[in-house]
Amino acid sequence: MKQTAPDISERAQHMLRVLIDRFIREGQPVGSRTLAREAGLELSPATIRNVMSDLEELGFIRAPHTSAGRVPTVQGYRFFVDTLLKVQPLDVSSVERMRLEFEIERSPKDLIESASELLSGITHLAGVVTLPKHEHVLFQRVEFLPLSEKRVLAILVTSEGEVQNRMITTDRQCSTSELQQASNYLNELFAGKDLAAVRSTLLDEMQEARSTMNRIMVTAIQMADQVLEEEQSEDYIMAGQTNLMEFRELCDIEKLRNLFDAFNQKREILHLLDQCVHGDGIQIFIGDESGYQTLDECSMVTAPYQVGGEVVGVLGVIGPTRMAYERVIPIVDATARLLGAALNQKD
Amino acid sequence: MKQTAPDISERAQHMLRVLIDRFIREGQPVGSRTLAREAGLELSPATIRNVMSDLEELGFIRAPHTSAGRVPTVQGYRFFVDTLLKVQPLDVSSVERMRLEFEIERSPKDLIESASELLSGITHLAGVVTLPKHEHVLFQRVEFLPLSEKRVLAILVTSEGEVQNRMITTDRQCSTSELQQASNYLNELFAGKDLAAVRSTLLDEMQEARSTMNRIMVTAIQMADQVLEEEQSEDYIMAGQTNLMEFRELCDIEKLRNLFDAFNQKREILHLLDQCVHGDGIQIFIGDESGYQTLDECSMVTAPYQVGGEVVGVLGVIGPTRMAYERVIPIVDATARLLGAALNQKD
DNA sequence: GTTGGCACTCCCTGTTGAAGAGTGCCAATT
DNA sequence: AATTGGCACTCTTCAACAGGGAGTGCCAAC
Repeated sequence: MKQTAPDISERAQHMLRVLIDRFIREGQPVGSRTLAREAGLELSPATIRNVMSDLEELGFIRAPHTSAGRVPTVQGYRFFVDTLLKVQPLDVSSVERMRLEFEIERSPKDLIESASELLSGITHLAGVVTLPKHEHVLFQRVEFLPLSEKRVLAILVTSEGEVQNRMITTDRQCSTSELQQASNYLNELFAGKDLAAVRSTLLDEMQEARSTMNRIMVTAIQMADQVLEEEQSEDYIMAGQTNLMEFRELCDIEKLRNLFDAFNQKREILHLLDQCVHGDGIQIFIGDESGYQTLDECSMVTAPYQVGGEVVGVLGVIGPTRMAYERVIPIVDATARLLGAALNQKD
Repeated sequence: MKQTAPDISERAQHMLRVLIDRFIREGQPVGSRTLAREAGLELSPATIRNVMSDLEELGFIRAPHTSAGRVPTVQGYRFFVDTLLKVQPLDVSSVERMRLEFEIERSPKDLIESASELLSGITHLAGVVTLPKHEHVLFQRVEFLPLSEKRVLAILVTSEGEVQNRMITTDRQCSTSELQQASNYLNELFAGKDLAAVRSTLLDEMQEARSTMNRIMVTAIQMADQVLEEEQSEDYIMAGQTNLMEFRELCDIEKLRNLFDAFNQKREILHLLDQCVHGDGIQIFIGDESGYQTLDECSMVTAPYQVGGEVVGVLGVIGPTRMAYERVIPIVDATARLLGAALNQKD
């Protein structure tokens, strides 16, 4: 990921840094005059212009039109975050303030919502947190309740203290005691295993069951299979989408609508977040790096969060490419840790 | 609601009707010339102008500026929907198409989401559906699972086959069998009652319990109380918010943001929807009639929906005041019926 | 009561012109 | 060889302005 740049002088790097800093703050193209003042070096605008010309040649900045200043390109931002950026850790008091948010005893889902709101609140961007992956969620208990003829309500309790429920249909009417037996059977068999394992075991069990087991067990397995079937689908919680309306570069109704639609659709975003689970640590997509057109003018900063030493989800923020990476990155990082810690306590 | 208007001629009413129709379709102020053509009557623009002048005096229309056409005022719309509008029932094929959406066997929550999406999809506005009120939800069963020391997961199953869960804390550690006893006790006591009744009984029970009952029962009641405590809060499901971006009159980023924030906050909207439960049948708020500034340029068309003969919730659409009431009203009405019917089957 | 005519108002659009910001290049300077 | 000042040039932005268009209100005539 790190890219070496033998052909870019120390000075040019510094200028790029200052330019991007300034652009992130002001949102306006920055010209040679401004940069001369801002850079701290004792150089005339003319000199700066030469350097800027070089940076443009390298593809790090570009001019929106002949007589505007320069703005960073995607590659410019990329170089900036990869090699120019020094992320200073968050000051302790901020972290402490954030930790308090998570201190309150709440269900995992609430915690995840808080994390999302926290992210959007502090960064003034949109916050996003994926729900924990099911492979890492442990089966704790299942319960079947008869609703009506042939319809049963299945309640699945997982290690996170999270409850999922689904209505399932059986091919025949089941009595309460039958259901009781079924759930006992499953609870004994699977307690403490993770859902992925449960599901694969279930398939084997199903073969065997037909020949050697009684009707109840077959039913139980069928039901459990139905419950787990849809559990594969992932999801995320988003907060502060409206923050994005504040940015000039996204103020175009057309773009905004596409963006919001993408948020609701969830598919693309989910796919992107998925990629972030595999990479370790902070992951950043800038502009069109995401590959999705709707996110062309957005960046995404993510960090995976862990429970029990394993990565179970991702969280981060989405905002305009012109976002304060330096400030955002440590916040995302810290939030991931705090959320992980908070979730850990629940087990 | 119906307001008599002895001082407004048949002809003027017809013109108002045509004007509003046209404005709803085109979104542009309509002038005397256009109206003369559109109205079907053989009248010159000058005559029309006189009539329009009268309508303006009555407060039904107004001119954005001297030389624009006229646009309807809130009162204009109000008169329009109250007395001018003839809602023709939806054609059978549309209703049939909608009914199919609800045919699929699903959980109540899914049905409600579908209803919301259906509303927004067909009307191209934002759809909203409140979750069923708890007073009308029957207690079916409660289950307590130990999570860790002093922390218990309570699972509440209601008549709708809906499951709610909450983490609660106890003042001492409870054993599994104690929890079992507690839930048995509550299940026996409350099965089939509605949540409101359960809650009020609970308070009485609590008094008595302290003196005559054992620790387990006290704990059970305390826990049940905690479960029900937050259950009062209402909620709604919204869909198609982004549809609202299409309307010129809402295209202002500032307004849009306020609107979307209000949707997320939910409080104001919820309060408004609440008012619609009490009124019977279709309820319409136009512009500032809602009393909330963020909705000043919006209208809301709602209908209550029933389960088991009782109103349990409200659904409807939110859009600009310039919405196609004539088309929207029957859609909202039909959706309410269909959702009610679909939910009824689940009991 | 209805109509045509007419003056008037206001928005919208396109033009123009000047100011401002910034560039690129070149020749002079260090 | 790097740096600088100077200068011509480009492009945006803003305000002022003018003309066309749409629509009104009023009045006098039908």
